[in-house]
Amino acid sequence: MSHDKITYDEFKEVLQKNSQRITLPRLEVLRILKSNHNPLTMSEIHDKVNLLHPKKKVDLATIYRTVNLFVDLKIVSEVNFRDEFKRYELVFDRHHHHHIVCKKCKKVENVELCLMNEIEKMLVKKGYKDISHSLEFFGVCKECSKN
Amino acid sequence: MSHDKITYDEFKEVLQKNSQRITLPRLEVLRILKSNHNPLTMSEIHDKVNLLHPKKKVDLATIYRTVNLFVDLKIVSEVNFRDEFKRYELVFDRHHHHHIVCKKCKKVENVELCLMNEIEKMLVKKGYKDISHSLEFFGVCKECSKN
DNA sequence: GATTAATATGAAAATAATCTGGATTAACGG
DNA sequence: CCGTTAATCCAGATTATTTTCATATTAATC
Repeated sequence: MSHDKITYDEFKEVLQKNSQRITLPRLEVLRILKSNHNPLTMSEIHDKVNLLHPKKKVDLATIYRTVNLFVDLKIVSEVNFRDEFKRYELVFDRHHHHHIVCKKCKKVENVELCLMNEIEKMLVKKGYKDISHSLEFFGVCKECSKN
Repeated sequence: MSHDKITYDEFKEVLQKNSQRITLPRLEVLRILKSNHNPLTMSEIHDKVNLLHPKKKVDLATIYRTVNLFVDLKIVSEVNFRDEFKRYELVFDRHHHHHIVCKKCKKVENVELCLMNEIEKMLVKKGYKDISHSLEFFGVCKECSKN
């Protein structure tokens, strides 16, 4: 299951191209996102960063600034779960994928297929019940493209 | 484009079955949701309810409680747009549908088709650019089904 | 390695959506 | 119409997120 996440060198290159400094908090956030396979909330990223770095705590505000910067730079993508906080994960090079969230325990698993019927069949095989989904499209409309 | 939204009689029946009282604020919220074809935010519902009812204002807290009750009763469904507030719309009987949100002006249109390639082609024809989408699944996992 | 200019960070306060508790009012069965 | 109970209003509490500003850090230059 090779996901081809961004490397540290690619990361540094992206930051430098955009005149952004390579700082310790930014490297820490990248490290956490690289070592986790599920999308994380701001608060989870904050906890994990500080868990292994007790000498100098990174502030939650810095986590917010850092993750939002990564989203702007397209290093990270934002995932919205219904009734849940926003979550963030590294952009994968290879494939577009989705998620299945347990309505009770909130566990998140990745879904690798991309056709809805196929996906729901597969989720049933995995033992999921009461399956529903949310699909939203985003784009720039005709009127806004003119400006 | 008949959407077969819930009728007032069906609405009353659902409330009564669930031992909920039929109150003026609840009827007002239903009226607003019935007369709007796009999902609305709590604050938009609040404004619209009070626009035509200047004698007695309905409090925003009541809008929150009412809409959340409707969601619990499956009269209303919650729609999450990325970078946006939660929005709410009446559950339609006939068809499952999705939305297209303009990234600039935040305008929301309904999308009636349900195959992703078809949908994106259709959106391109409508003049949308820079299209992306978010798809999430929800369900109860094997472990949680046991309890 | 030291100097410096500019940016990033930490800490705390501001903001904004949403929720809650208590007193008041309205719904509805009798 | 009355009494019981639930719903509403009002105000204030929460919580996620953003902003402000003084201080610390980065990275370019010497």
